[in-house]
Amino acid sequence: LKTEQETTIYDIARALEISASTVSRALNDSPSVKNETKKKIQEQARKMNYQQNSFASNLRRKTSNTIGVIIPRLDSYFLSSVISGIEPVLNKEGYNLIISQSLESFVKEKAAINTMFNSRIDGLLISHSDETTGTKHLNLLLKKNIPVVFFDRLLDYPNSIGIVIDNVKASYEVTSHLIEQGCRKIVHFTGNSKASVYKDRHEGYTKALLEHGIEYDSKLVFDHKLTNANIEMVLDKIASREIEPDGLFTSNDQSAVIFICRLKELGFRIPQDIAVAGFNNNPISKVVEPNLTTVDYPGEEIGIAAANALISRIKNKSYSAVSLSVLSHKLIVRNSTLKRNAGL
Amino acid sequence: LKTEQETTIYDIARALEISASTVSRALNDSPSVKNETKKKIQEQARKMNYQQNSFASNLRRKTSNTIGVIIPRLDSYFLSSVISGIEPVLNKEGYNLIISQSLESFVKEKAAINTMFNSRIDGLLISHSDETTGTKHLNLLLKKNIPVVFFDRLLDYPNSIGIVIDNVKASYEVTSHLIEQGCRKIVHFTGNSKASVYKDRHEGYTKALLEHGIEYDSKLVFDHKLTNANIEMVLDKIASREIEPDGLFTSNDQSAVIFICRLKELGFRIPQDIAVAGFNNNPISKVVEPNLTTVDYPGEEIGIAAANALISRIKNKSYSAVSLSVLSHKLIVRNSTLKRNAGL
DNA sequence: CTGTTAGCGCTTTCAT
DNA sequence: ATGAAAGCGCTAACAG
Repeated sequence: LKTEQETTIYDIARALEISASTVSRALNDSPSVKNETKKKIQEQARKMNYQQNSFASNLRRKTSNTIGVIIPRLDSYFLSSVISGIEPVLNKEGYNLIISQSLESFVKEKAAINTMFNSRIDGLLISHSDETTGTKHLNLLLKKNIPVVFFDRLLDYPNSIGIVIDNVKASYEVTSHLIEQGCRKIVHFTGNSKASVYKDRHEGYTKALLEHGIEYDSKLVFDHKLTNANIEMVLDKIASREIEPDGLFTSNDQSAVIFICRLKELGFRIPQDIAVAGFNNNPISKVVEPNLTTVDYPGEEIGIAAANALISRIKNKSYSAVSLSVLSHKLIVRNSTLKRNAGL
Repeated sequence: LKTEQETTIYDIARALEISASTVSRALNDSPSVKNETKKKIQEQARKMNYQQNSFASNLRRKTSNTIGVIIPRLDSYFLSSVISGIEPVLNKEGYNLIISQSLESFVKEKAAINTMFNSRIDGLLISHSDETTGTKHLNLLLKKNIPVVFFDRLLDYPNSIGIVIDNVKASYEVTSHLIEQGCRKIVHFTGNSKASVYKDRHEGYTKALLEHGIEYDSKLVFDHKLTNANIEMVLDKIASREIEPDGLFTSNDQSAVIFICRLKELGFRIPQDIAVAGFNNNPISKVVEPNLTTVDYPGEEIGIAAANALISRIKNKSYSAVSLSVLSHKLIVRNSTLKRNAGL
């Protein structure tokens, strides 16, 4: 593949009749090199098109300057916003990013972690797969003190940092809002309750019902996966009157939009018959009719915070306490839940 | 950072009282090692928690097993679909991905290329920034024969591979469809015509007008950037009757959706007063009302094709001819353009 | 089929 | 402020 010879620091040293060590120092801007020679060396390097070989450097230094990122999927608005936030922060600090998607599979996630471990990542940013419940597959990182930052979905892991929003509160707010709009039978459509995000949202939902004196009905709670198949399953129950909800709170906007479209097809009026609220503030929520009430989950900020947290942990080597960063969310009320304005 | 000593092939060799070369060969599954010893070595490696040091390996092999990907932005449905297609293909072949976004800035793109060059990428997949016009910033890759695959946006580069759809044809089809629906004054809202994609779409638009005997009106063509500011600029001209289009063809669905929402606010009926067509088949197109006519641009397939093309170029080292892969698109007609069904 | 040896390009003591 | 020398962990001739 490589045709012409690469320029090495030895080539530069030879050309300038100095030692390679000095060249190395100069190129790393070491203070122990005379400014004059430093200039000369840097110029010569440019002249000879020198490019440092980071493998040699990393091998010697035992560090990679690389950060791994593992997410369930890339083609999601929320997650690509997060990456979009992570990338410039890490880049500015001189880190490379390697990204893998688990596609919600534990096996793929584990494989990605192994690969990244082999590439000697300096840190890991992860939102784990739906199937992941423990942290055994992260042990190899733990043993080598490679810092891990979790975002969106948290795991119980020693010295980890987590970047999230207050899902209990957000969910409580959405549910309360639905109740205030007159809803009494609210479907909660969400992901696996074993995962922190969904457990928290379930808790917020339950708490809101309780505080408003509404009985919890397990028939209205669907906490498996946010798949199309499950959406249809719920729609079937609604169509057959097995359940007769007047509100629906789902854990992402994509499913909310599908619910709205399908419910309209089934002859339900939104929000008059069934009010629908989502989560994430995906741009799609401003487009569906009626516009979707949702929670603004600031993906880019989550990414920025996660990247900064990781960097500071790498640099400070501070492994003090388990820490959690809670960014602020915002309930965004739109027409899909405003029963009172809709005229019944 | 690293606390305990890493296990090296020498440790394994010592434990088994054999040579390091044999260990290396066994771990790389070389055929020239007896199966029996191979088994023994692999087991010992597992027992000792051996993890290969890819820096040493890469340094020696003079290859990185890393592919660079540069895209304008990550938080775009189309581009994250592309990445989503690229990632598993490359991963399966044992490559790592490093991803950077240019955010449509030439300077950022150039910096990313330099960084990637320093990390000795084996190949580059790129959809260049809006500001990029030439390929001078790719010369360092060219000199080292590092293969480059372009997708979506192409540049004139020696021995490059390009993965695209037939934008001329797609645009021709959309425009023809609008004309067949009765449109005579069709706004073409698109990106910088210097870029291949947009040049081609402009060509298809022009061709369709010509073939249907409609005069080209430069007042209806906006070929700068697909920004919100430019959308508003066009809307102002429509609102003030400076232009009075009966159709609008824009180069992405996001802008189409904004156009639809804003035009409805201004009192225009879609499609009766103004038919609107977009591009990309973003899921949002099925949600906006009326549903958006668009072109299915298969992001994931583009990604898969690009990754495969790059791999084969890396492996075959075939630098024969400039090659272009044209994937098939599909015009998707929905209500936003069906004037005839809408009843005028 | 296995071992010996050299060296990839860089950084880093230790001298001077 | 600079140089000499060693070595990071691995692979690839080469020899046997």
